Amino acid sequence: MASPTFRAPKGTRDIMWPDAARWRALGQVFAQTVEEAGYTQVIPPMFENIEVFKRLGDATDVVSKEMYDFEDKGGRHMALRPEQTASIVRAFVEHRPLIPWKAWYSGPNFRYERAQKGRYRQFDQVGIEALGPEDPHLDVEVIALAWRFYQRLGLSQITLMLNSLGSGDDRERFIEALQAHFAAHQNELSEASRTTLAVNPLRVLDSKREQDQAIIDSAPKMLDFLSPEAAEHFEKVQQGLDALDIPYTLNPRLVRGLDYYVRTTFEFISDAFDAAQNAVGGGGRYDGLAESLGGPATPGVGFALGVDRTLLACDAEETFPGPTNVVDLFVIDTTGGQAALALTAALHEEGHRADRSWDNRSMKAQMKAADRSGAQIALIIGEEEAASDTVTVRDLRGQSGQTTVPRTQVNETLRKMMR
RNA sequence: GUGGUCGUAGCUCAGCUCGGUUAGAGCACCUGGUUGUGGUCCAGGAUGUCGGGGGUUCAAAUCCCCUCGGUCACCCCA
Repeated sequence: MASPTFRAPKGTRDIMWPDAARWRALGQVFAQTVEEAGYTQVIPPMFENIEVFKRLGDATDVVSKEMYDFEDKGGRHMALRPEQTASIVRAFVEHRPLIPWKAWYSGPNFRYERAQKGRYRQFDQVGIEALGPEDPHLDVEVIALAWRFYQRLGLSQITLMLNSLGSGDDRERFIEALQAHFAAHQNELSEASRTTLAVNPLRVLDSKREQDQAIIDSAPKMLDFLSPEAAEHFEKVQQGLDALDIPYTLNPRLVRGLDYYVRTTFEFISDAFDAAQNAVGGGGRYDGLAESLGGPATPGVGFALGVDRTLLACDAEETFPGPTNVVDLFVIDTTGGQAALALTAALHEEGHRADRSWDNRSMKAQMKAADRSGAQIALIIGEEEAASDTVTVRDLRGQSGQTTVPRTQVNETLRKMMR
C-alpha cells in the first residue's frame, strides 16, 4: 500500500458502499423490529460526564482502562461513551418518562483497545432498554426481539446462551464460594487468572486459557446459589422462551463483563465464523443501575448487538447481501453533454435512480461506464437523436434490445421495460 | 497492555533465503482495433517515495536497528 499522509485512526475504518448501504439496511430492519413492539428511539449524546460511565463499575476494563476520556475547555472531565446503556438510563433518570419505558438506540461507541477481528475502537451497536417492570416476561420480550432481528437478517447459526446471576445477595454468596474454590486451587490457576481473581472473581470463569479449564469446570455453579425469588424469575424466563419456541443453552459460566448485570443474562454467539470475538450481542437485567445514577430504584433489562460482528456473521452465513447497483438508468450523450444534463435531471424529477457520464467521452467509453454502473437501461443520445428529439433506450441486461422513441415517450417506454 | 505474523502498483501477490543492470505478474483502469454501442477477443499505454526513519555497503525491496500501520491471539467485550 502506498503510504498516504493520513489514514483512518488506529482501530477505525471508513465504511463505504456497498457496506454502508448494508449498514443502513440493517438499521432499518432493527428499527422496524423493535418499533413493532412499542420501543421508541432515543439519541443520546456521544459523550457524557465521565461519572455516568463510572457507575458501570470500576472492576470492568471498559471503565477502568479503555475509556476515551478528556477534559473539555470548561474543565469538565468527559468521556466518549463506551456503551449506551448508561446514557439511556441517565436519560431516564433525567427525564423520568412514564414506566414502563421502552427505548431503542443505534450508534457508535468508543473503547481504547487493540483492534482485532470484530473489535474496533469505534464500533456500532443497536440495542433496546426496558425500564420499570420486573416481569420475567419482559426479559423474554427483550430476548425475543433480538432473536427475531437475527432471523429477519437471515441468520440461522446463532446460539442463545442464558444464565442467571441471581439477585445482589445471591451474587455475593456465590462470589464468596467462588473465591474459596479458586483460592484452594490457586497454584493450578494461570498467573493472569490469579490477578483477575483479586479484582473480579466472577470473571475468572470467562478465562479461555487451557490451564484454567479444569478448575473452572469444578467450580461452584451460580444456579445453585439462586434465592427462591431469583430461581422463580429465571424459571419463568425459560418457560416464556419455550412458549415462543426460542431455543437456548443454559451456560452457568456466562458472566458478562459489565458489573451491573443481575438475574437474567444472555449472550448471542454466532457459530458461523471462526474468530475469538464471536459474541454478536448480549444483555441482561440491571436492576440497580437507575438507582446508582441517582434515580429511583427501577428495574431494567436490555441488550446491545454489535453491528460489525452481526454483519460478519451475515457474511459467514452468506445472508443479507449488500446492494449490487446504485442506479437503474444511465444516460449517454455523445453530442457534448447538454442533452444529458437535461435528460438526467428530468429522470431524477420522475424519481428514477440515474447516473450519466462526464467529459464528453467516446461512445465506447460511455457504454462501458454504463455497464459498470450496474444500470439496467442505457438512454443514448447521439447526433441522430439530438436532431430528431428522440432517445435510444437500450436494455443492458435482458433481451429487449434497443428502441428509439420520441423524447416525450421516454417515461412510458421506461415503465414498460422496467415493469 | 502482552505475544505471533505481515507491509512491494487501486486490488491480490511474486522478487527478499545467498544485496548487483531502467522492480515484475494477474485483475482493474485508459486508448485503439470497431470515427454510434458495453459485457468476449486482440494490440498498445499509464500507474510505485518497495510503509517511514536510520545504519552497514562501492551498491539495499533484499542485511541490521528503531518506528508506524494492518492482521490474529491473549486480555476485554458487541
